[in-house]
Amino acid sequence: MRGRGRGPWWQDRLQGTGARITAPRELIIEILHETDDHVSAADVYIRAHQINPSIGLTTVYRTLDMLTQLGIVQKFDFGDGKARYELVNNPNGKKHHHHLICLRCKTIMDYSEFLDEELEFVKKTAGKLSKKYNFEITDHAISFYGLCERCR
Amino acid sequence: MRGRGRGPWWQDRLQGTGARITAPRELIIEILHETDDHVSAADVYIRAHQINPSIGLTTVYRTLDMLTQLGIVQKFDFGDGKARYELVNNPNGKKHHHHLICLRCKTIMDYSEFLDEELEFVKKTAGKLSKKYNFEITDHAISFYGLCERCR
DNA sequence: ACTTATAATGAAAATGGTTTTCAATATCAA
DNA sequence: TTGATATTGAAAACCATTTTCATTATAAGT
Repeated sequence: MRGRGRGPWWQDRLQGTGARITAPRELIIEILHETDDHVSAADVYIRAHQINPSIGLTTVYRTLDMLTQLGIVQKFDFGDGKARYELVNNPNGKKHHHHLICLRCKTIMDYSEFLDEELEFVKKTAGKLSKKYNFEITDHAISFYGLCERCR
Repeated sequence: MRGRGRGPWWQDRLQGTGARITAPRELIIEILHETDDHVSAADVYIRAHQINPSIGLTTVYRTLDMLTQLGIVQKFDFGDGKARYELVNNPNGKKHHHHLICLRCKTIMDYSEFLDEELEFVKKTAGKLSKKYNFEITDHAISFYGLCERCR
């Protein structure tokens, strides 16, 4: 899943905005790339720090935020006090999915079934919203809240 | 929308769980009742404090949390660092809506159009998920991400 | 009504995720 | 290679939320 040029696929995206390719950024993207779960900034920091102890938490936050703004990473807020991040269209990761969130134990489950109906709905709605609000839609998130098997 | 007993509708709900009816709780619910927007804990505190300066922020948080657990209030997390609260089925409140979030300037726009198609999709999907994961679904959220008019 | 067990409250301190500051360092265009 | 400047890391600041704890208020039982 390597890029077609001399560098990985994401380098062009960064350089296109004037951003520089740095070791911390490479590492952080690599970590996200290897992870098939939504991780917190602290999760990323711990793994990054194991590999390269010179990397700071601050840089993790900054990089995650930057990647989110570029649409490379998607940021989630599940309401448990810390944000989670996930590579969009991660070739090594899970496929597109959404979340089922338990209001009591706060467990987050992924689901990726029933996406056929979703696609139709999302496409239609995104098109209308895009036109009405002159908004360029690049991604979406759908979450269902309630009580999981153990908590109900 | 008044209760059938001697007190407002929500008093039975509280007392049913052994909770007491107190002045702070009455005030906070009244404030939520008068508001047609999702408000932060600080918003509620400011208004409550104007009316009754003895009320503390702590109590606002505690009450909001309690009401959320009782299903009287719905809590939202938009990812801007502070939670928002809204009375469920508030006669004065906004109707059901979703969000359009700009990845660059982080503006959050509400939209409540195109909910007819949504209803169909959500109903179908929720039913399937509920069955498959034995999950009791009580709510959902749909967000679209991208670039707003000014940022694109 | 009066007592009384205990739920609820408020002030202040603690917590914890995230952001800012700032001097040092690294990247990349020239 | 050089230099302008983007990036970095550590520490401090920030800020929403939670906890602690002594005080006060509610409502159940009398």
